[in-house]
Amino acid sequence: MPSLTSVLGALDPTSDRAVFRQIADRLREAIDKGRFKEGDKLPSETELVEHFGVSRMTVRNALALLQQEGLAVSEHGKGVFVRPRPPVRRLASDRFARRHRDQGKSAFTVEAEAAGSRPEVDSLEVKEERPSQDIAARLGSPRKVLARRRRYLLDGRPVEFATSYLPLDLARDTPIAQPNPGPGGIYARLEEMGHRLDHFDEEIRARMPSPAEVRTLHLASGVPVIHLIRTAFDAEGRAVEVCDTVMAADAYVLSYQLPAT
Amino acid sequence: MPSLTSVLGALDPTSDRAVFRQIADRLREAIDKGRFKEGDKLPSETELVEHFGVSRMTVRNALALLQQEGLAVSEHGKGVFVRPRPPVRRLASDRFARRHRDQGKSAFTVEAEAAGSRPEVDSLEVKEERPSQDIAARLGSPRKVLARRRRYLLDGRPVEFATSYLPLDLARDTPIAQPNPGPGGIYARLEEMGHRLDHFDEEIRARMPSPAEVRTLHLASGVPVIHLIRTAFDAEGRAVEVCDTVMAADAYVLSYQLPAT
DNA sequence: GACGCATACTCGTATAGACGAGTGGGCAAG
DNA sequence: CTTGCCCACTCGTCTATACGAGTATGCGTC
Repeated sequence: MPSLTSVLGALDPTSDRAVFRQIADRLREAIDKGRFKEGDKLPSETELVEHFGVSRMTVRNALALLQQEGLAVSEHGKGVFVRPRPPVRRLASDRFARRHRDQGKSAFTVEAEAAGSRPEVDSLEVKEERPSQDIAARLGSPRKVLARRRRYLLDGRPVEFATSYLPLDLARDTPIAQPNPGPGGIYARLEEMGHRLDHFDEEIRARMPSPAEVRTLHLASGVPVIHLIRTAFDAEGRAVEVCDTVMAADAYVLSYQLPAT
Repeated sequence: MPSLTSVLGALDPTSDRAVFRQIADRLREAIDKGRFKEGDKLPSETELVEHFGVSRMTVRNALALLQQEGLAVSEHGKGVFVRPRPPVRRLASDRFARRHRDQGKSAFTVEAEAAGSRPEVDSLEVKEERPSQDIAARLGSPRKVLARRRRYLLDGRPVEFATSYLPLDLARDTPIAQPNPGPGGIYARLEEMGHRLDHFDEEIRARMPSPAEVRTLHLASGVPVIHLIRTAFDAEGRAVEVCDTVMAADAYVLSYQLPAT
């Protein structure tokens, strides 16, 4: 095992860069150069204190920086580790095409199994609710909506939390109000009910998660979320569903194809 | 001015929740309830120390939490402030449609002025380079590429940093290799040169910024970036351009329209 | 009025020490 | 061999203190 000095070097006492930033720089360089690989344990706080000759709080500041950048994660009682890059799920823009809608399983399940992962759906909840102002505006101001909430997991890891909202007059007493709406999901049911889908609008934002989102998605610090709001329109131009999705950003790549016309 | 106690309450000494988390919770609640509005100054560290009866490091831990969540920003010598939500730029999926390409100005400029903002383009750099492995793969493995780098600002604030890569055999000694490629931008020039554009692929990721990105985009802590990689394909199916864009996530909403077919 | 300076306030950085709590290995008792 | 405990090591939380550096304000001088 190479000495810490050869891996991390020493500080520059003449630099006006804060000591904890210099330490973070050294660790970042070492990670970038592959001296520490994904999942590797970084030197313990005590080792770094001794190596750089600084106090523990200074070392902790440096490690906190790396965690904010999403480069490292700490585990109580074990150490600080280079954050592993999880396998990402690619969402293609044709994922809601009609031809994908005839299977018996949900789009998430089919796609995940094809990618060799073990999919799960979790904490399913179907409720009638008063819509928030934003959701109401997107759906044409219905007084009440049907909300379908669920969490998706890949290989046991939660990756996405989604809520679908439908105007209650449209969804009440239909298979859509059942926990399992049947093959092809609610989009297939909507089309059977005469709402031929025309197009989807998707709005994408990225931000840091709220504490609640950190809990439900088990997010490490330094991992943002992608917030996607999809509105489905039928052939008459009516908004028939809004789906509000929060995804762990380190688990997703979104992919869209745009015509150049 | 209401007393701190009425705004923040007190700690629960029986709770096993860490004190600095409780303080962060109180501040977060107060912000959510509108007791502190966007841009408002939070109580100073000293005031919080006195109010909660804890040490300064504990207060700083609490404030650091809020900053990681993107809720607050600190300004040296001034205080800690509720982070203002900047105006966002909406990127529509038809922003590269041919009909938007006949103006004398760039798409960014036209759109920003329409939204009432003052657009700037910055640190323009045009160079011939050896492509990275990823860029090369996307462009069909050219030996060299033309790279066009630039930074975009709105009302003086940097919001986006983009690099376009084109195969050198396609772009050398054309207006595309000029700092200003002319009206309609490089897409108009590509079409004039016989590369009729057919479609674009866009890949979207979100992550925390690297230190370099923090500098060029002047990012506050707790602000992720959206990383967009767009590939332009001509009618023959050849990839003629890859544009790698890093955006301040708090300044953007991406919007796509998908057919339901 | 314009300028410069002192000052008081802000957050930033760093030290030293203490105790708590999760993890894992070794060792002794059964 | 298995069980259970202890211990060493890890990070988490918290206190107390000190000095540095950026900002704003007021005041006195020019």
